[in-house]
Amino acid sequence: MTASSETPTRRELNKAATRQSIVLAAVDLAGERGLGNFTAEDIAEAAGVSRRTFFNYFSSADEAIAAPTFGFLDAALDRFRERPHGEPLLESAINALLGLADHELMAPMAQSFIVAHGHDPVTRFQLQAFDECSEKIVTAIREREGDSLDELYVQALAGSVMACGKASLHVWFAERGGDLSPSSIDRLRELLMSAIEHLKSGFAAD
Amino acid sequence: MTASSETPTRRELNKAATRQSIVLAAVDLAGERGLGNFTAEDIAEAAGVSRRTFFNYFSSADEAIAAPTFGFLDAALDRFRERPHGEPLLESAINALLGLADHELMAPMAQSFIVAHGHDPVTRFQLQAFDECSEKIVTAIREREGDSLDELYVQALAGSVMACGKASLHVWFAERGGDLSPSSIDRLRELLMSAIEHLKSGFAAD
DNA sequence: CTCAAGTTTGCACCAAGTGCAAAGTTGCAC
DNA sequence: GTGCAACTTTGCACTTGGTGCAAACTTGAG
Repeated sequence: MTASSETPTRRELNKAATRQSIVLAAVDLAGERGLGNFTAEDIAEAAGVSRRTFFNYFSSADEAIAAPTFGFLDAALDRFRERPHGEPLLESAINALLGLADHELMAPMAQSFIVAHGHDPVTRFQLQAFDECSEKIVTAIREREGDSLDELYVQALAGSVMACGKASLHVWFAERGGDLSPSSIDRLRELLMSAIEHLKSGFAAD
Repeated sequence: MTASSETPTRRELNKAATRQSIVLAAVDLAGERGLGNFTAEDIAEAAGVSRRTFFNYFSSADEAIAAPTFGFLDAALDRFRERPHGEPLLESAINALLGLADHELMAPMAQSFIVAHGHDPVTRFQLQAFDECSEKIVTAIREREGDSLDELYVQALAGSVMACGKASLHVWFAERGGDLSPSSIDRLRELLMSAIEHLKSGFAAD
């Protein structure tokens, strides 16, 4: 019997802690030395595990550095799932996104984003994170609305919502450079709402 | 003086031919043996170049296999740029996409897509291709409309259009498995138009 | 023909990534 | 607790990936 969410067993706690320390070590190293100026072995050493164990958790340094983006988007999905089922889809989307614009949740992702900026291999993993999230949203919508909706409609909707989230993050990073102060996070909220409004209005001429 | 588009020089022709033969060899090998069951050296050999030359063109086998997706999306961008500047943006988008739904243009991309299906490393490159195209569309929109438009609006729009294109391709591949017959391509056109219609209507309840 | 600039190749090297088996932990039943 | 089964970490060996470098080769221009 594996009780993962109920009572995390010692094994699970250890694994999570190891994973966490690897990611931390990876992002820190990237911040200190710059991406590409350290090896997987360096990360393993900094995290206090063997090289081999590092590769048990991640298939590359780049994947470890991008891990916070996956975590962030998993949280996004959870928020979406928690929205009441009667709510219109785009309302659920915007409410989920607004709940995410929160210091604690964003900090690791923001650091990983800053560190990765302009470095293709890590960026590719981040794009994968967005894409996987989009697929999971499709599944979540199906669970919620049944099979009544057209597949194309659902996929295009999920993809567009993710694109709006991504655009908001981009603009926000460009404006604020990942500043996590309350006023900066308010600005991100504003951007998110505005992007979804554009989407809702079918991008009617600005 | 480098005359690239005017009178391709011998050097340029050679480079393009080499590149082409590498991509072909890579996609063929992936089709025959399955992704991951061959090495960069195998590709080089099949393409008739040295291993070192292979790495002069691509930084990995996965990148070579994803190359047709980049080519396809570059063509997409060109179509978009050619649209008359007075046309509403979403009209330009749909017209550019419809022009792309063409056998000759799609064939290499379709093959690369089929071969890559479900293999993360190649998929990541393909996602990068979509993302880069989205960025280039942002630039193209700016060239066309000047700086009057809001940055968030432009990025969200470009990203959403790409998401609709991606969703259409996904649904089409799921339905038709990459069949390139005229009727199948007509179906893709239909999906593309329908996806952009959803976008235009702000995803009003189906 | 000749020279400068660009391209391919071989070689050497280090880092990435993986299979395997031995050693170390944890969970569970008694 | 004791012991056993299941899981995790580690070290080791080995192939492939990916890059710097210099020598050989090809192309463009005068």
